[in-house]
Amino acid sequence: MSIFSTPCIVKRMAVAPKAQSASTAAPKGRGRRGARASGDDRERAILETAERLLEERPLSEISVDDLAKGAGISRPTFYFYFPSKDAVVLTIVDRLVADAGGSREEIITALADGGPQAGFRVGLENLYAAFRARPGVVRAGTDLRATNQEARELWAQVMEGWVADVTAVIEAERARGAAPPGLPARDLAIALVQMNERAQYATLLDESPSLEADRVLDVLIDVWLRAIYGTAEPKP
Amino acid sequence: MSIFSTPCIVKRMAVAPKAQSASTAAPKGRGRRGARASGDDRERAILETAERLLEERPLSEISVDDLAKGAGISRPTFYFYFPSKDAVVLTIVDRLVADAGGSREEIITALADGGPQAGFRVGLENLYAAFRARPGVVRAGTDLRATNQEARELWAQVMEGWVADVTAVIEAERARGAAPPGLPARDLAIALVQMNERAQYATLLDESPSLEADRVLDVLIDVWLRAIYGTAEPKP
DNA sequence: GACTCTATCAACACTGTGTCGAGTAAGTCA
DNA sequence: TGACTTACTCGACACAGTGTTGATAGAGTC
Repeated sequence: MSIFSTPCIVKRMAVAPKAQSASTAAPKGRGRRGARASGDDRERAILETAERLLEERPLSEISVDDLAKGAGISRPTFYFYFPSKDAVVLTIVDRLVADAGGSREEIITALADGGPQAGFRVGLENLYAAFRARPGVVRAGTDLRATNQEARELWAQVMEGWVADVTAVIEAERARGAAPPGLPARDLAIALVQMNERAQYATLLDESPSLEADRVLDVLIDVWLRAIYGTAEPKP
Repeated sequence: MSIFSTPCIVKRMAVAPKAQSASTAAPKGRGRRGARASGDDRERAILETAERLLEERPLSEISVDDLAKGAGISRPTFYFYFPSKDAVVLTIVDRLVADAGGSREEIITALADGGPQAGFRVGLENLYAAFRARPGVVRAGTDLRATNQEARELWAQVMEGWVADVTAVIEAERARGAAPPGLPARDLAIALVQMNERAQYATLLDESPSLEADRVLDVLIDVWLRAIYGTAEPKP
């Protein structure tokens, strides 16, 4: 388990198009493929429309009809591909989260080479970069948690993954004597990961108050290092 | 400006019943009062119904009809008292936030007597206690920010108030030599206040991951003290 | 040429919001 | 006392959005 790895996103039933569900699951390699070509296009068109619209306005102002129109189909046809608007957003968020979890070798290298400061910075930078590119999607995912149990579960799973990674790093640093004992490692990890979530979200959406985009990582890392090592300049 | 004071909540137009708006604003002391008695009852009944239902289920599962029925009136009559469901929730959240901001003498006393640890603890305890009593209202207020600009502004104002207070305390502690220099005080305050918001919300709603209710304050205060003073046991 | 499977949509049923206009009841004033 | 005002109430409507049904068309298969 390495730092900031993505906890292997679930293939959720709710987002699978009805077309694929169970029906003759096994055979037909190409015939199916050919028949599905148009269908795959539509599905992609819906997802692309949603991504585009989400950068223009909030999820609550986007209707199923908007998504259908954007994909060049009627509203009932939309329901052939997705069971609901929420399912579209969950699919998109799933992918974003998967993207954000990538590139861990880079982090491991940074941890080994540059010590904890560099390691944490690279980890947080990667995460932040992935989300910063699509603030609309981040916002939609967050908004969705207000009404959608599945969205809450997905995000809880992501958070648990990060917390587990950070807990492991804190324990390792304490074991090798680099960090002093203190709060239970998991408690500290939870508080720090939650701080990051909230602070980065606020910055991403330019809330008030929020940290400036070009300073947010410096501030967060400073708090992390002080909370974990007792100083902002721990030795490698 | 003292720590954790409530930044004087605005009287928002949107929540004022139509009945009061402008129309013959000045005269008639008692006649008006008598005539309004029943109306005040209704208004209170709506607010009480909303508070009750919000502890039972989320805002998205409560309709205007539910509120009207609960208050013993028809749906159109509801609109005589409030312009929308959101306005009801904003009124309730307003009051909760005002409650949470009270009792500052206690905090000032604690800051003076017990030093920063006690001061911060009393401040955070008061806040947390006010919110913990009505998690449904907290959740509704939070959920509302997804769709309602006014809810976002109200919360932004509350956060700004806390950040301003914490910034002032950090600067004071640095000025008297109790805290070392470091990050810009406001940046640090933003990060810490955001951490608290997120962590306390998660604990309140028993999210996963979240800190245990009986440990959340200990954990947060430890991080605060380390981030501000460089140690979890600053001298008074 | 019947059969199947994917894909499509008009029309419908339903839920929830917010408005309109017609009331009633109680108080005010000429 | 009786016309007038004000607070309050709600049936009926218009509208927006969701999700379903059932009929149908085309492409591929046997």
